Amino acid sequence: MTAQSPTSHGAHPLTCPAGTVLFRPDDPCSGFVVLQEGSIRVSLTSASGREIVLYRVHPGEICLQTFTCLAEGRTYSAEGIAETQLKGEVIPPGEYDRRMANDPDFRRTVFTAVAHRFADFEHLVESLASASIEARLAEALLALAGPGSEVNLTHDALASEIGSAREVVSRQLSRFERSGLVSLARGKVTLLARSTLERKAAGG
Amino acid sequence: MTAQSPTSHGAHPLTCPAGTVLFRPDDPCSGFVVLQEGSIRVSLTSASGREIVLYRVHPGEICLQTFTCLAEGRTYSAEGIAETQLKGEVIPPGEYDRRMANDPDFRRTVFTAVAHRFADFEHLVESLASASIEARLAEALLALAGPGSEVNLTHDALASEIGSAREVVSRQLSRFERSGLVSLARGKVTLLARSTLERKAAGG
DNA sequence: GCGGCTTGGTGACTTAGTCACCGACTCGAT
DNA sequence: ATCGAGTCGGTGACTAAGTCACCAAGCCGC
Repeated sequence: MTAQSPTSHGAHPLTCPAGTVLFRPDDPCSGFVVLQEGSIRVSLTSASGREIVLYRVHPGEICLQTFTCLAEGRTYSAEGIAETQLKGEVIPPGEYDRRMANDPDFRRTVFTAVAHRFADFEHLVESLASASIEARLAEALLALAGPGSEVNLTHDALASEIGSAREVVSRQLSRFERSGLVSLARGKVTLLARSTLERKAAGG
Repeated sequence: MTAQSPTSHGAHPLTCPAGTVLFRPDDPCSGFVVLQEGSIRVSLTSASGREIVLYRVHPGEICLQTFTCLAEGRTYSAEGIAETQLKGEVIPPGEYDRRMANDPDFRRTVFTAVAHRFADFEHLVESLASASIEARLAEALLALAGPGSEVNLTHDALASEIGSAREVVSRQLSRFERSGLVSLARGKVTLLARSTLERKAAGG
């Protein structure tokens, strides 16, 4: 959080507003991002134009894309967008290597984050391969609402969250609304019956 | 490959026959597996009974499950089965930590392997979210045949490879056969037109 | 060569995804 | 205020994929 001079041995400070595109497929990787405030949405868009959100990066976590790029010297394969205003720092490749070698805490932090991401991916694959739209949408709504009860996303954005299509999400939301589980407004879903949604998210 | 005494500071040798279950969900992790010969199939089975193959571990690669377990001190979440006879060694957690700290080559090898796995996962998610069954099956057949032209798996096993159902695979294989792309026999698929399959795998 | 198991085929149905189109809301420019 | 462009959501009709139930053919041990 302290300002540092951007030498080849120190970390650059990073701040940017919501909506900033941090990286796109095939961008080179400028360094390892340590996030202190905000969240980054990492998503893939296939040739057919379908977008799917892979994961979000929160403070204390790492951007696995960054890790992958640095480990293999490759370019990004997904897109990263700032969902909120961001504060953090960028550790350049040389400094990153040095810390991985010499700083056990840093190393442990990175490994734990990688392991977490990996678990997220397994969950995503399992959902895509075998969960119903009803279950996936219920789960996404609960996750996106957090402790509150509102999700301020369009049906299109919700479709990206679960890797489906807008029409499919619209129809499922209508069913949820008819069952009294949510109420709908333009660009907003309000959760009315969390426990039932939780049951549906679990495949009940 | 040399025999070593299984002390807390050395690597245990590991050999086992094809079909051995190396780990199941919720097993604790006994150490980091370095594979020298053979291949390990890592798969997930959802509550509904659907199985999906996440990836295979070949010599020189690592088992990401193992990495995750060691990094977080957690248990396995997927299943690992020896597809062939295996030869390798198991590096116990303490030795693993020591090498990660002190051996830059070892560290680099592990990171590269993790990065590769991560790329595989991205590909898998993208396929599941947006590729047709025709494309996924064509791709799987080409990958499983390797340089040869035979895939010795049942339709059920092929369904696990692409995270679909046996009937769906049977019907798609019939279509491929009618188009002259493969020939079918019990437990075996023979590829007849690789280039057309490659086109279909790419979504053409 | 009988009986049980595995593998694969098929029809009928449900769920999900796609395509095309339209109407409703939003917001800035005039 | 109202016009118009852009965004957002709803819907019917169709195709693709997944599920369910059942049967037939191959395989193997006795």
